[in-house]
Amino acid sequence: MGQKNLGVPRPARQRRKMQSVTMMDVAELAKVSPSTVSLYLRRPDAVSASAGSAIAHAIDKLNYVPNLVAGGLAAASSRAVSIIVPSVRNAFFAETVAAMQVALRKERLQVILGHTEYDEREEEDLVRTALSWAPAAVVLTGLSHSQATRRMLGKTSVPVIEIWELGGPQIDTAIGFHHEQVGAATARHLIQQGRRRLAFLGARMHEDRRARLRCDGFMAAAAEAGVSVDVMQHPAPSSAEVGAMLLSETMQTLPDIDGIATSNDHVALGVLFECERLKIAVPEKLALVGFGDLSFSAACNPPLTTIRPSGDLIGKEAARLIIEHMGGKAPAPQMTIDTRFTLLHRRSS
Amino acid sequence: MGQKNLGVPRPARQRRKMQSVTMMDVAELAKVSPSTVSLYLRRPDAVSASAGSAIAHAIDKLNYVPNLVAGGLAAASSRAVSIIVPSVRNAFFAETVAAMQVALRKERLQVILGHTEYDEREEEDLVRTALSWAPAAVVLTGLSHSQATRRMLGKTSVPVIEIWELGGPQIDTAIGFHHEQVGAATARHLIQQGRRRLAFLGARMHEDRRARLRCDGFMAAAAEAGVSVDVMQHPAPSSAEVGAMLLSETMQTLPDIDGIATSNDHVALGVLFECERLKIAVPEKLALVGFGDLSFSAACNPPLTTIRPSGDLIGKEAARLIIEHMGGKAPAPQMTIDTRFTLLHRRSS
DNA sequence: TTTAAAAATCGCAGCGCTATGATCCGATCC
DNA sequence: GGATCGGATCATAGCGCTGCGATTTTTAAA
Repeated sequence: MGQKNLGVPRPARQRRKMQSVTMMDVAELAKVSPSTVSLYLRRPDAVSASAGSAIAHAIDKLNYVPNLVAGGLAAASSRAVSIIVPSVRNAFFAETVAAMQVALRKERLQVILGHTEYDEREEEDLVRTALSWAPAAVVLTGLSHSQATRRMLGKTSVPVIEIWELGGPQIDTAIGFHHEQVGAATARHLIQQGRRRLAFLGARMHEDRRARLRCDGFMAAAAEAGVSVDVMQHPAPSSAEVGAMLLSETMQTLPDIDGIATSNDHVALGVLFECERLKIAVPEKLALVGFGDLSFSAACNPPLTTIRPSGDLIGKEAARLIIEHMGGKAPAPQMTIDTRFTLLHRRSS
Repeated sequence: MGQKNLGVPRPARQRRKMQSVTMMDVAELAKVSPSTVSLYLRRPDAVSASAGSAIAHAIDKLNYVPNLVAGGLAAASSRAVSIIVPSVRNAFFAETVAAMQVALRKERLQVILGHTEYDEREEEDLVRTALSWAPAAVVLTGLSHSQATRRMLGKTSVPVIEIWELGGPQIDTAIGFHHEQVGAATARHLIQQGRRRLAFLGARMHEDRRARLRCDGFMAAAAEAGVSVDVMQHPAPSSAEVGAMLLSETMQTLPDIDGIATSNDHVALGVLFECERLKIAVPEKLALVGFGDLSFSAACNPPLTTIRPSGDLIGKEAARLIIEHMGGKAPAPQMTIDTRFTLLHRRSS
């Protein structure tokens, strides 16, 4: 290939500037070198008090905002954490994302958000893009990912945290709880309340792996107690409407059901509404247990027995781990944190 | 200041690498220059078919992932959009954020998320950090921001979009609707249904400016029709429990109320629950209108008359504008997009 | 065939910052 | 007084990519 223009001094070319005031300006005003400013920004203790205050003044005066993009490039790691969830429309994940963002903020870490919409291929793509940001960590939802996703994540040295699920092969660290245990606890509770004809009503179970796991645990525990379970499903996303439909269907085909668990509280709420319409007494005729302890669960008629999963704790723990890792702490490989769950026994059962 | 080590050739220093395979590796394998690879990645049409396929092969073979941080630095603008909302725990904003993320993904734009928790100082800090990423755009919630926030945003050339509110002084572009109009529409609807003793029940109104605006609009429209309005408030965040408490309080102090509007459907749901407990017939004795059309609103007993704000449309429109702006389209200054709202007349009124 | 115009490709010079290892300087010790 | 030491400060050399303008190649027109 040709290579000319050797030695020929070119005219200064116009470059696009990112920002008006840079670290160099600060250094100049504070009469120190840019290195010292950089050092001050990262480890203020390592700089003398006099230099420190001069720099602080200069920053204040110039209204300097450090360029994190440049910093990220130079440090080979950006102050960003990529969080990939099915959707923040889902209150569970919203809770975790919010808790995480608030915790990470204190360490000046940014949250980059991605939605898979329950699609593994989409997740794969999001992970690829996430990695191109050289994030401080990648947070994924659940333990089920495509081969390519695992491969990509395996090759990098970026810490990976999988949240909201425990009990399967994990890439690196996992924070969450066992959904089978949720199902089992629900079943045992209903049986303990004297129920013997159980049903599990679930929405979107083909896509929501964790709801399926809860259903599995529910059935296993019931089977262990010699109690049979019928499962009713609807492909639409969780909503009260789906819950109402599922209950109505259940009462037609299985009129002697006396205990119901749902894939979550949205569905349970719909069941409650439909019971009211059909004049089915809850809990006398039918005991009901949900999952999630959503904002309405304690307030409805009757208050809903449900399982609280502590989504904010998941977020906080994930943030804590990421921050510790950045602090250079040894990353315990294959670490697992069980955030547990609580069964809230209210009047619907 | 001293400056020594001139001319002394140093030993090659160890640098931290960000990634193993770079654009240069791809260029080498594809037998083109890095510039061409870069060009191919940004504008595939500008590269010949043969070079294009060679590059594509090389990328595939090496499993190359472009470094967006480096790209962002060089281009003086990162492929990131900073979205700052009060909280994604709030279903309204979650909807918008989710819709936006999905729309922006197609253009390979990343979403950086921040939560203000309804704190202007927090917002200011988030904006500062956001700008240090040199984002393609900044999206804020509402029109009310601190002086410093406005100043920072004013100085940059980053496009700013304010969402979920219309009708005040805006920084740049605003997408949303008039909350006063929502309140007014609600009042007019109730009056049209023959109600004359109205009340507005609101949660967290001191922090939620937009709820306050709806209340203002409600009162203004009622006053215009010669109907009086009582306002009941509770400082806690919206929930069904707050709604129940507010209704119970209302019935004690103002037993002849016949029409109620709430700050949102969470509160309305609680009102509905409490009416059931108090055996108040809805809508016969009491007409009820909410705001938000949340997942349960159509399914409850009776189905809730409410106002649907189209939060996803806000997100989609914001994404569209950002993408158009990146495409170099002239940014109409002070543009306003009214996404409107719909009153859904269901059985609760 | 020659020549102009268009298309494709390339080399260069950074973007703003950080990690590294060297240097400087004042305090302490012999 | 000189040597030693540790904290503070600094100059250097990039991190991986893109925009620019120039160069080369291809195509079309003369």
